[in-house]
Amino acid sequence: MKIIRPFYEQPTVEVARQLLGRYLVRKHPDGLTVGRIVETEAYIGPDDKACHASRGRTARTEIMFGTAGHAYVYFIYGFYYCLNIVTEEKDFPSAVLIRAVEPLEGIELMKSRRRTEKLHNLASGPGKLCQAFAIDRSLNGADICDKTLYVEDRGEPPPKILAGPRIGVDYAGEWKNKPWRFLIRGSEFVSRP
DNA sequence: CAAGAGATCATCT
DNA sequence: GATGATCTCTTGA
Repeated sequence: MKIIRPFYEQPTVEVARQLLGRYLVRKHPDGLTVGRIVETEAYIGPDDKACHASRGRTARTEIMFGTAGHAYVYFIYGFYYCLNIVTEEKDFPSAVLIRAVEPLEGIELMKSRRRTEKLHNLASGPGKLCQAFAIDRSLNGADICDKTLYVEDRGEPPPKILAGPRIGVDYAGEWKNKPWRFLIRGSEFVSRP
């Protein structure tokens, strides 16, 4: 079952936790790719110094101020894209970063896009995931409740969750310590233990 | 295995 | 002009 918009309108931490064990589906002319979400991070509001929107409302962050259930895709370090899903109410800038998935369908396609044969290296990180799923700027602002990129609930029971500080946000002062990174306990497909 | 460098560009100052 | 919600490769133990 495809997840519908009210799910994404919940508090960001709730969305980040509940996305674990759900399935990211990407339809593309080259084929279908599906992965089980095993790692997420929450970026919450104008005060969160790790959140891009804490610098204010700009052309880049505008999407995070919009309606929940849309994709926020940005380009980073000159090489990679990162996929977020906008959460909470309009005008409150917040999103969940999808950090890693366990490859499930379209594995050969992922291998060719990633230029590696190793299952554990296909989507174990936000940049890798976007490469494996062919996610780029053209999907910025896309509706996650539509049909080219969405999340499915396949009836899996809630997984055991670990929480910890977010990755790569050392510049964020006291906000860097917030335990807003979530992963499925014991998963071999996370970006790091 | 850990640590470090380099790659490369959109965005904001 | 600086920097970043990253990744890969190389070096050295």
